[in-house]
Amino acid sequence: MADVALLAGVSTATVSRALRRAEAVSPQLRERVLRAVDTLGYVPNPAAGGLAAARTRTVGVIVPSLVNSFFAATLDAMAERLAPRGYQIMLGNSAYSQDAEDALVNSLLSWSPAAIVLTGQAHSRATLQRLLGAGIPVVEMWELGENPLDSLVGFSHRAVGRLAARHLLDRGRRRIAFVGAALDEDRRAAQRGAGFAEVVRESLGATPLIVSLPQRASAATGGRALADLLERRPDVDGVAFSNDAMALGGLFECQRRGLRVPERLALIGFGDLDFAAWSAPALSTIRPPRREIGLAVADHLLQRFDDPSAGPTTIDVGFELVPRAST
Amino acid sequence: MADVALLAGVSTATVSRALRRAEAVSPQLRERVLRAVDTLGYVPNPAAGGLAAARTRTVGVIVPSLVNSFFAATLDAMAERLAPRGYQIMLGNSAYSQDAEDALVNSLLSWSPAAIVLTGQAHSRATLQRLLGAGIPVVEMWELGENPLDSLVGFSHRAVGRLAARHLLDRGRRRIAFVGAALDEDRRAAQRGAGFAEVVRESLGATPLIVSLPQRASAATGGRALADLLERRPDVDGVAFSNDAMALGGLFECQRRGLRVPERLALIGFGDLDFAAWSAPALSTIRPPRREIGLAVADHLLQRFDDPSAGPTTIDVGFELVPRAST
DNA sequence: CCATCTCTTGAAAGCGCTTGCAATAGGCGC
DNA sequence: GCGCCTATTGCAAGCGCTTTCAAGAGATGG
Repeated sequence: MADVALLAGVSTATVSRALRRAEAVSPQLRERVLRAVDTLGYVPNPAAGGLAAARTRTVGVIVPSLVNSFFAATLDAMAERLAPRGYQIMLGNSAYSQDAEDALVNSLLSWSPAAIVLTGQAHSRATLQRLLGAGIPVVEMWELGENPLDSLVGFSHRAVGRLAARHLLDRGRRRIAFVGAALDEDRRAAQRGAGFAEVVRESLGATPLIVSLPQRASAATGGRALADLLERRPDVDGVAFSNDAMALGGLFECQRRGLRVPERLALIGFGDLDFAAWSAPALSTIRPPRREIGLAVADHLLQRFDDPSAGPTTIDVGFELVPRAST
Repeated sequence: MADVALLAGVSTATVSRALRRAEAVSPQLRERVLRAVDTLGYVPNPAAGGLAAARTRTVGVIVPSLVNSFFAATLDAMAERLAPRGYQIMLGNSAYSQDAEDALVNSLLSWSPAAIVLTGQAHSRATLQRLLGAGIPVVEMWELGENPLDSLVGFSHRAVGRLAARHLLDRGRRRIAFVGAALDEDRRAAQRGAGFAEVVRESLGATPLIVSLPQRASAATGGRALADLLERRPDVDGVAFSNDAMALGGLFECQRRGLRVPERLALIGFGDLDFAAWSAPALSTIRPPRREIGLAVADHLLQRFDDPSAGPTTIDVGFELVPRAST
């Protein structure tokens, strides 16, 4: 930076200002500084900047899983938006564990990030306290409940569950069930199940049928859970799966048993994963805006970085029913 | 840190040493320091440490895609191993673009990372130079070619392609083809195709049949490419797909056309994704050790961090044929 | 034309650690 | 018991930036 300052004939203070807060420097000087930066190929040292400013251009993001392509897509989109503005994502994988999340929040905060992004709204007291104390924007994403910690970007999983149930009812199904996996761990899946149950109670006055295996969601889990279900309630005629991977497993299980979809059994998933539009029959599903969540989070953060007086917001990104041949 | 030093009755230098290089401090003092750290809840400021040491406890990782669950699993495993040792992953998504990779390497290096991990072995001159100049461990993963830049952890995609072809031959198929997607972008998929072609030439003396659509790999792409193929060569009796997602699309396409798998057409994929074991029929595939790559990379790096005299290595993590009902 | 204000800029003081170097304290051989 | 060596420890100088504060330069108004 000293070299740049020398070449541009200014002080390092001016170089710093020209790079960080362009409006604080006269246009011609800024131009000179930028040229010098360019010819010297100067790249600022973020550790030094972070130390001096007590704030780094990083955003800490904690997701419960990467292999789950929901969050991968969100992360992709977020990085895409943040990178050009010089923000680096620091990734934490909580593996659906609150203890792990606590530790991650701690270590991410030690970097003095510009913001923290968490998945969901269930956090430990200690984490809440630390986050509040950090005085930086905090975004909870992929949920849309009450009392956000700060900002919130997501949609209602209860509403997703309700929509799935209503869709099956619309298709004339009356003996319907919800199939999930690890519902004790995956709060959002559980919320979808709860929404589904509500509609069953309200519209059919029946006791909702919810099946959940302890294993993580996967095609195999979906297939096995459906097999269980058919054992217990052979007359079921519509099933909502907690996600498309499980629905795919269910579809294969139907093929194996010779159950026609949707004639004998209507199937709906959640996620609109890659294969859903192409399966035979094509899978009805509910599409969450995976990338849009990332974009919305990033845009909101950039706005708050630019204008520190801007406060938190709650953004409902919604979701979409994608009816296809399987229902 | 000054507080910790005060409480432990030592200098900050000793605290730093006790925390960083335990063996450089007498056991009883280290014990005292650790206790003080604990009671005060002290968390070191990595930006300050990075500035002073010209090295941060971060590992820069560049992957071409996150939505692709191959790299997600590798990343997961790597983080799992690195996090307990206090190393933070800084993620870069190159989106299969070399220019993007260049920019990412630049910005990751500005953090003075402890190491850089890249996907594949194709990098620009500038990146190579910068990486070499950084004087830190560099790992290329997911390939296993000649002339590694430094360390290399992967397997031979050519060998995967050869194995797929041989497996189809073993199953008595003679009119076989390889179906890929965006082979110009995805070097590793192209290598698998090349390996497949070699075997076709060697064993059948025939001109290899390789189909590739310009779109990214997906179930839809796989299905469409298979449709194309069947149009051009209706008598094809065995197909290797460049990955399981495409193979799944191919499987559905077969169901749609009423082609029996494997009797009429044998299908083999690559990846052993979640659904492969559960599809109907279950999908034969070749399993790359997705998580093992991440673990091997992390373990290798930790070893080199501990013992700076340790040099680069090349690790062949291999792969495995998983024959199932689809062939 | 002078006093007052506003806008730019530079000087310099750190930000919180790490580490080279010097000092001190034991340990050991003779 | 003395001198030398090694193992520990502290001192203090930065690491490369950001930002506060003060000063200088124009702009503005009476």
